[in-house]
Amino acid sequence: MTIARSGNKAASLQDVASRAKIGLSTASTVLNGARSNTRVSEATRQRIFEAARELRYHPNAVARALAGRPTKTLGVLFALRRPTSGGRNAFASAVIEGIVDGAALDGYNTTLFADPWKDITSSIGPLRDGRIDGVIVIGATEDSDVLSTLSDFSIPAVSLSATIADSTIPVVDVDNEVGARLATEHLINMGHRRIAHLPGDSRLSNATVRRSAYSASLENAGIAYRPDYVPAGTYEESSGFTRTLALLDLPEPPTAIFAGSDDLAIAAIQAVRSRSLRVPSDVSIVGFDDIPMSKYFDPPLTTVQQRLSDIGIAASRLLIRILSGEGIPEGSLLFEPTLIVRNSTARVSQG
Amino acid sequence: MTIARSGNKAASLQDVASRAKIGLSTASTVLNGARSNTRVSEATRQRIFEAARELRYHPNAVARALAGRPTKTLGVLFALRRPTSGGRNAFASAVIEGIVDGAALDGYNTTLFADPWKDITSSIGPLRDGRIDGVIVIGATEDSDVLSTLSDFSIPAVSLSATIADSTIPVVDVDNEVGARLATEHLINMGHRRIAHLPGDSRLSNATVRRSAYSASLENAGIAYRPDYVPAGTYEESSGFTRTLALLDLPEPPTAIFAGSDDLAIAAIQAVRSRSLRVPSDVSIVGFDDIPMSKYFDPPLTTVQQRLSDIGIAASRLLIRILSGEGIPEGSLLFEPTLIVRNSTARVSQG
DNA sequence: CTGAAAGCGCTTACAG
DNA sequence: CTGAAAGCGCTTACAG
Repeated sequence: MTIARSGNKAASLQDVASRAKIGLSTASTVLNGARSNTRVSEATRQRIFEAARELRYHPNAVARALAGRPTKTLGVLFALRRPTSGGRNAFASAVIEGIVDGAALDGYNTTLFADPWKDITSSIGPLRDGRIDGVIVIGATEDSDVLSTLSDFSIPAVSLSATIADSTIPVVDVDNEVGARLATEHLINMGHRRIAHLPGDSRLSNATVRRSAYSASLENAGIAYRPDYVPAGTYEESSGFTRTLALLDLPEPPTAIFAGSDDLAIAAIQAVRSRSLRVPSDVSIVGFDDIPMSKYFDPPLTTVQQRLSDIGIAASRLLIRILSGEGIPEGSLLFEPTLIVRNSTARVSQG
Repeated sequence: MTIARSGNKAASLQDVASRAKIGLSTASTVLNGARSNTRVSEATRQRIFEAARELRYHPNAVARALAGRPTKTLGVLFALRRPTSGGRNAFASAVIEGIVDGAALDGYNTTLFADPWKDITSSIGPLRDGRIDGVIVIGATEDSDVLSTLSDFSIPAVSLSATIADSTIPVVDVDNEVGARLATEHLINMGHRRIAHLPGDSRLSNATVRRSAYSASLENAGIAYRPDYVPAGTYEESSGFTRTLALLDLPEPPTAIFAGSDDLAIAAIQAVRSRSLRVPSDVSIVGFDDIPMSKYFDPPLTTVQQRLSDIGIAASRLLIRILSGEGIPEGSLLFEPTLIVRNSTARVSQG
């Protein structure tokens, strides 16, 4: 098999046209044509196909994009900061994996923007300089102008894991309310009454929704809401660790903790152990996410599972549907979470 | 702050030039100039900068690329298949995270190619259609033409975690030989003599190098190499599980296993337990990688740590260095691994 | 059924 | 010190 190429430049449409002794636009019509190519004679088409094959012709994506066609690449933008975790950020990994898979189904590639959203002046440029057809924003916060700016500039977008008031950008997320209720009710059903909650960053809708559902569940069960059982913090492990310590230092410490994420749950377990207490006998802990290691953790984590890669897939498929002009769907696409009961929770101990 | 824009199209250089009442090329020189812009009068430059600011000018990356400038985006290509694991593939996640971080240091974005390399005909196109400046190939196999094709077409590339004979493409990897020796010698030092090895896919240099280092270490210690202790397989978990079962069924089963990866080690532990045997008392197991969950696994895994995100960072930095014309370095960039002793290994039991 | 021409938004000789 | 022009490789009216 000989390698057909002249120098190291890829063959252009013009090269193909010349070789096929045909005009440029006809070659374009046949090879890359949006225009129906039925009105080109069969003989001509064959000549063109053959020339293209011989020259290993592949359309130049950049030229095509400049001429107004889609690039078939999706952007992924982190709203807050790109999680750099030494590998621990299973959330982002799973979601991105799903996004890439979903994009792949339609032949789209995915570009990861290195810089998180900052503000319109410094961040909008790369989103509209022709490289991407649309963008998936991960973790937009209520106080960020990222989604509104995207709307202002009519950049096709999908919000992943974040619902922003007044935004018309479609959302793909787990049903946080159901998930948090599942977690809290599980604890209640195990006989717990002193149930604390470790919420994530309050700028994130997933954190505030989980927090509200937690208190609603408590209320439903006739358990009084105690502000000291809901210390504010972030999704950072260190925040989970510190807050758990503080909870344990309370005059009346909780017997159970609903952690806003598995990372927080793991941090909480470590904090509990650092006080020579045990999980679940002294304190029960539920997480949220069901990251891969939850199952292998010691003890295996009881947690609310969200199918992160499916959410990622759904996000890119939705974005692609929008790009193909099928209109922007109303509302949110919420995935049902499942409670996975493992060994980090137990019935409240008597006494 | 009013949003300066007309319609929804980004301002072009021409728009800026008109507004600044200046020629297009002068605006280009000042704003995006490769040409020294010192020969433009200060007054003119200020006018141009101001117009650009007012119009929120951001150069169109696609046009720029078509005109021959770099796109400042790096491609990531999987040689074999893109790992889709439901989140378990900590290897790829960590490496990609590093690549993105390394790229970010110089303002490069990263595009993940959805399709793994197949063959020259179907895979070369997207790599030379103008979207990327260079590519990082993950896990090239000896029998693949991916690296040689990249060389043939002069596409700047770096091979991550794979050394291919006769390839001139620079390699970034952990020192697999040192790592495997560390693992094997650790087992030998614990008194084990019946030491098995679960190699990964033999088309991958990291698997074959680890395997050779394992047997070299055995030989060094005067332990005879037993082919039945080195069952061929892949890096898939299922392969680790099955092979471990077979190992345990041997008339003289091993007392220790050096698994070619942490995933394989985890599978091996599960296989051992499925036989009602215990780790490490009945059989000791060492992994390779030190993925995040290794530390939390029960028992915490003894393993060879490779700093995957550092390797990813190094790969993108090396590629960027090549792109900036600093020449292609000779040989490989090998990172020193570290043995992390945790609780999945123990001294061989008497008897 | 087929092709010449303009245009996408830049960069880069080249000419004043 | 500054600008007109050509060219990167496509697509898309438009004209034959």
